[in-house]
Amino acid sequence: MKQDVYDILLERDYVAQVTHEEEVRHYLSEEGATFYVGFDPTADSLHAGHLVQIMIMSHMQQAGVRPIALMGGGTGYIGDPSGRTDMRAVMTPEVIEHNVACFVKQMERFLDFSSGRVILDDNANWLVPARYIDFIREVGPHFTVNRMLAADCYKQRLDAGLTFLEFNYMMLQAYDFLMLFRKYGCRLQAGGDDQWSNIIAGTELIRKKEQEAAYGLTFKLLETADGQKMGKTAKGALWLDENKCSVYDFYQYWRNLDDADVTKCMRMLTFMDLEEIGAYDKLEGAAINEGKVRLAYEVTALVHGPDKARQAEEAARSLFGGGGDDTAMPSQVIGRQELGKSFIDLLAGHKLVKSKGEARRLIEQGGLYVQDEPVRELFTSLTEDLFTDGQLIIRLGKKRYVKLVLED
RNA sequence: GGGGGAGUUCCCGAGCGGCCAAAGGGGGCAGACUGUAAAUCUGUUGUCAACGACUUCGGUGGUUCAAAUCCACUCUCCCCCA
Repeated sequence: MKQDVYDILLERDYVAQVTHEEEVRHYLSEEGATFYVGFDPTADSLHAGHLVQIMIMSHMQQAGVRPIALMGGGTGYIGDPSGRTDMRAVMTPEVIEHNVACFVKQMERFLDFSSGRVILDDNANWLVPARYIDFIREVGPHFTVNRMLAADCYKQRLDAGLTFLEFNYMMLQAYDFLMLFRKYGCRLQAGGDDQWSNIIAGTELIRKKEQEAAYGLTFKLLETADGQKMGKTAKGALWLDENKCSVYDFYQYWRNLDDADVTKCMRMLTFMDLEEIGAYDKLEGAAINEGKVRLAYEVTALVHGPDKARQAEEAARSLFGGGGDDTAMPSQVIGRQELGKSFIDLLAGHKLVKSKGEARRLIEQGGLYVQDEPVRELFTSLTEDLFTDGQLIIRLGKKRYVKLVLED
């Protein structure tokens, strides 16, 4: 007898709010149970913030619950006002299509898409052909404006200004749920905790239109110990696409996590055994560092595969410890004609720093290292004898390594 | 349509004729301390051929020896009334 999925979700501390705890638990154990999670195809890659929902989908699928990944191709034209203070850029159909394809590729590592085991749909399928009058007449009577305004996601926007376009978002998302119920018998919607208002709007709509039960569940958003959205880096989101964020950098993000977040991430972002995670929970002080090594490997392996995760781990080990290889380290090809240039020009030229001024500052402050020695002379230049086997590892700051590869 | 207010460097936010590349905070970066953590401390944070030069304060055009600061026009946003 398999363990109840709902218990798994609880144990791993995913659940934030549920509409009907017992009913949901029961529903998930039923044959043919189906649930959906929405994705906004606003970028051509998923990012760390999506990992939670993907993990949940994966847990569910393993327990025999059928996940629907609903792409917000239609709502993408509007933009969810929840949790943002500005309107979102409108997307073209081509872009959305491309983005969806990218999402699916990344999700395939977590989910078995074969023979309809995951349903992929796009709300553009019903929202785009929908006619305004028909839609308003079907959905409109079930929503009161005063209730909608009371919803948290809108309340926050009342002083900043909320356009009518965005105001429709809740109804559209509720309508999505209704459509998925009709199309696939889907009775559960899961989403981030910021989706609560939109989700319950959907469950109520189904109840009113179909006199059928529908449930909602929100999961905790991944936040860092100090309340920031997790997966944010200086450059923006922590992308799952290795072209947008190298495997090494991805690995390093988890490797450098705050102590307080380690076991939480183990629970939510890996399939590690709970007992084992419990053991890490008991660690204190420097020992927690070991947990980060484990976590970084596990998460990277899930996203990029064990081989690349191993490489990133080895690279990190060799740089910070000694031994191992550096194949996963970000590298930069240097043309022969660049020999003799100053490091200032070189770093700025290859966009390793934003400007020559920044490069200059880096050196002035003793933050540029060549062969592990700080560069003391401001105008030191790159010479061929610094390379060994056509390679030279330089370091920017404490832990940013770049491998310079000399062109043949 | 009428009335009022605002647009400043990555963000928030001071400045309201020269002492302004522009206070303060946040964030970023570097250094110290550490455990590739957090906290803390220090420095730094427009660009460049760098003790100087050049370009920035929504846009354009003026006034002035001198403008982020004054004037005109203009664009955008917000608030109140209709």
